[in-house]
Amino acid sequence: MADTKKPAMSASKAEILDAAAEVFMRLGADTASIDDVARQLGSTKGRIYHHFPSKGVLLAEVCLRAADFVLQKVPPVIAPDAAPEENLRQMVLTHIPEVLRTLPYHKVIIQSYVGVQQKSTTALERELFAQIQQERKAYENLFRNVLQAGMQDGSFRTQNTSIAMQSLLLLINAPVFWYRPRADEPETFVAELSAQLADMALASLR
Amino acid sequence: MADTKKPAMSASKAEILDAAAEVFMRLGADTASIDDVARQLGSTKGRIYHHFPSKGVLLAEVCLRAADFVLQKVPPVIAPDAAPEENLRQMVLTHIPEVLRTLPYHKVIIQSYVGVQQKSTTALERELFAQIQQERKAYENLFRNVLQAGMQDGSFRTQNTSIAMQSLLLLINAPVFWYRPRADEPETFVAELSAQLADMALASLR
DNA sequence: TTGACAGCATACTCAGTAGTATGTTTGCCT
DNA sequence: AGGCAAACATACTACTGAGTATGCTGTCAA
Repeated sequence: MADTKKPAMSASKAEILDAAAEVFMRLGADTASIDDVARQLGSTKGRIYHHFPSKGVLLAEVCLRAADFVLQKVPPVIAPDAAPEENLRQMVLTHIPEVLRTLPYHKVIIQSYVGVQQKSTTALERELFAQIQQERKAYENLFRNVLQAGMQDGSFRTQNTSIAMQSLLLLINAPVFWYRPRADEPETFVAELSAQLADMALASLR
Repeated sequence: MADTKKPAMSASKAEILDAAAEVFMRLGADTASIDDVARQLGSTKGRIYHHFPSKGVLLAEVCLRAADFVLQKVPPVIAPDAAPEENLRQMVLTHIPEVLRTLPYHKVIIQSYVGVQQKSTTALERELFAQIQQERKAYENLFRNVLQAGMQDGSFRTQNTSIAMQSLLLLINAPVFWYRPRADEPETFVAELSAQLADMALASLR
């Protein structure tokens, strides 16, 4: 495996990624123009093209950051000695709030999950999208492993693992499709939502 | 409620919709051009613009057809006197094969579920997208009703109905994201897949 | 037979957009 | 002080792609 360093992103670059995620979410990554992102920043194209060589790379880095968010939060809550059910519950309870905290990023990466093949003309873009796919598979395997462990020790019923994993992942990402933060929303809403989805997820496997 | 007639589409128009669904699925509705759709048909733009006033209307009619597919198959299997659990099972077992049979259409309509606001400049486009949203809500209500019935008679656990319904709908649409028909796939695969997802869906609610 | 219309193809226009080339400013190091 | 590079802004180019205007061909009714 190659180096898995974090290049320590500059503040300006992070600000651009935030704006891009916001705009790509609202207009769609294809429809939105670089000028749209610049307008969201209150600046011009020059700033963006100074930090990113192309629109495709900008999009790829938004998606990559989306994957990184959950990959930094979820693995630490997995306890090797804990029961699969408890592990899965903690994973879901960690995943959902983190996803909703960084919602625009995940709304963007989900656009690519629909199966639209990236055009990816340049080599750098292809490399980045390959890296995204790799991180996605790594994240999937976290869930696949806990699923298999649960089926082995009898806490989960035996069924096709791939189908169960895909369904589970989509279930815990469901709020990305419909959730919209509201001002009058109770402080505890996200936690309660996560708990309900964790219950549903676990129940669906028993 | 307005008239719910079926305008009896011409064969050529249906062929264009099939091609558009296929191309929009592959390239994304935004990225794909009208010329791409024409090339898929082995013809030129002229044919498409003879039947559809704009790209937006073409996209809307693809989405509308996607909604119609399931709306024609699922409601008939709902038996007013049957138990909610049995009704829901039949709905899922009908929904999934129909969706996979008309997969390109549903891959296109899912692109719009991500929340990308349509530009919809013309009045006709706005009307069509309003109609799509209306049919979507009608379809959601089929599931909302059976959920509430099940919670009332105790076959389903009591929980937030909207969250449960959204999660359920996404769960049964999960195969749209990952399923790809394969030549070496067993004849019974779709049926088995549907059965597994129906089990998961029902279990998640108990 | 003819005209009139449906059903396309061909050949354009024109607006928007990715990308580039070239200024301009602002720290920062020596 | 002064120079130098990072971090932008400005002003272009070239091209793609939606939409249009118009031409062509078969079919069918009167």
